[in-house]
Amino acid sequence: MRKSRTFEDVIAQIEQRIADDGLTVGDRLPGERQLAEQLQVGRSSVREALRVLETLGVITSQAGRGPDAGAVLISRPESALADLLRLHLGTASLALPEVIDTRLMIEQWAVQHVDAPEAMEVMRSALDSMEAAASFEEFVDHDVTFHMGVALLSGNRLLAATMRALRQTIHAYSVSAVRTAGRTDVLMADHWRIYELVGARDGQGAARAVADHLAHAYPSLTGEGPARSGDPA
Amino acid sequence: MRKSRTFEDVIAQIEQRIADDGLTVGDRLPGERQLAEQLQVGRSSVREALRVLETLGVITSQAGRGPDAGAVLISRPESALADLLRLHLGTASLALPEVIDTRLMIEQWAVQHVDAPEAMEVMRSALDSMEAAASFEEFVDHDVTFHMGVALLSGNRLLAATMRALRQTIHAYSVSAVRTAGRTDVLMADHWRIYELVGARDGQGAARAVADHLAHAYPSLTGEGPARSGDPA
DNA sequence: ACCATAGTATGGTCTGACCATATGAGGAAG
DNA sequence: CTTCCTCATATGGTCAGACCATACTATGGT
Repeated sequence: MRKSRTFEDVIAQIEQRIADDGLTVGDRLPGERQLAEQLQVGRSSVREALRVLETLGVITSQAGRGPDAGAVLISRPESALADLLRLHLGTASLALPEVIDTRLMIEQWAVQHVDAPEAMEVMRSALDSMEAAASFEEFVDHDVTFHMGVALLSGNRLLAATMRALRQTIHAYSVSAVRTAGRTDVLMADHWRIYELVGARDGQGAARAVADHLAHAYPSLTGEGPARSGDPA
Repeated sequence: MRKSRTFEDVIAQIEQRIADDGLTVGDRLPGERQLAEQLQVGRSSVREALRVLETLGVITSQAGRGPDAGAVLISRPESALADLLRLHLGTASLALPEVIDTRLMIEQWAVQHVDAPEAMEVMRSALDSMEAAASFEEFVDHDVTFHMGVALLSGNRLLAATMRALRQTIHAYSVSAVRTAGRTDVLMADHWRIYELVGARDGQGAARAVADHLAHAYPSLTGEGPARSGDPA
């Protein structure tokens, strides 16, 4: 059993306060000094707790004065997920194929469990922007939007956040992949096919189209199976 | 554009050092005071940076002296994911059905993309333990192990970590669900069916079995969430 | 009514001190 | 020589106080 540290208590108490007061996105927390006095701890402990919450995408901090200053509750899980992926890729405790596989899983699931068809509008306008893109970077940016739209089809915010984090993580890789290919017509055809099949409510067909698309987008990783390794229990 | 804070620079530099030196799990970082002097920043900034890295499951800190003291690189993405889910559920920016759906997605994917069949041994021994469980808590504990085994079938560490975090998040819910049901025979039959179908390499059948199982385990959420749309697969 | 300025509350950082913990060295006892 | 105890020491954890940068807010002059 590990003795709990002060800042962990602070996190727990802030969490409790959020639950008790029913705080949601947009609400404000007391200032650091005030919080420290209320909880009878040092300001540094409060700061470390807030830092953790900020890392997890639950709050954001803004200096100065006024309604937007201080710690404000937000909902930005994707930034935490993106940091998570980046760091664990850095320490080799996660490999790119595993990330790509996860992306495939989410998109296939989303097109087969459409619960928010209005996301198709996002996909549609992204497609138009991609057609008009003047650079590979711009093309990839709208490509990200398109695939965010795909994830949004599920109506599941956790999947959407994960998708955003995934794309953020592999962004550089995506750009270089498109640049290497040098052409976008194949990818565009894939996108249109996915869009049409989703519109036709052909989930299985769309899932196949998604798989084909990712195979085109990441030729070097196809069939490469995720890196194996024992899981430290 | 936002001015970068000191501790963010520290994170970046530590990250850079990890990349340059090829540090992996088990390696140690310099002490807080030493790091502060090297980077010419205050110790508090170093501490906030380390706190972020700890939150993301990349390092762990241990006081005292010796080889295990100080900041050691680890790989524990599941704790970060679990914190993430818990907090965002708390602020109502995420709902339980979304989490359950994600779990279904991962398990269905895993049984259809088996890349590490040795995980079946984990499933098997978990089943034996479940049969012998003396309490609902114990039953659920081994149930978690079984479903971790399912996730491990994919050979994808990201999915395994996510599954562990999901189960941790819904643990209390799982226990109360089993307790309310008062019987475990239906659930055990589901588990055996999944195990058999995976063993027979019947991915689609196993996927159906997983869906049936979750419907049994979370009756109150079935049909409630984003899950809609006919999915014969 | 408008604008410039000072005031002030907030987060961000640094310094130095002290506490808690766990190892490792060195001496005392057997 | 071995064993055990004690103490020095290195490390993270916490606190207090100070100062800076920022951005709103009130004040007062025009």
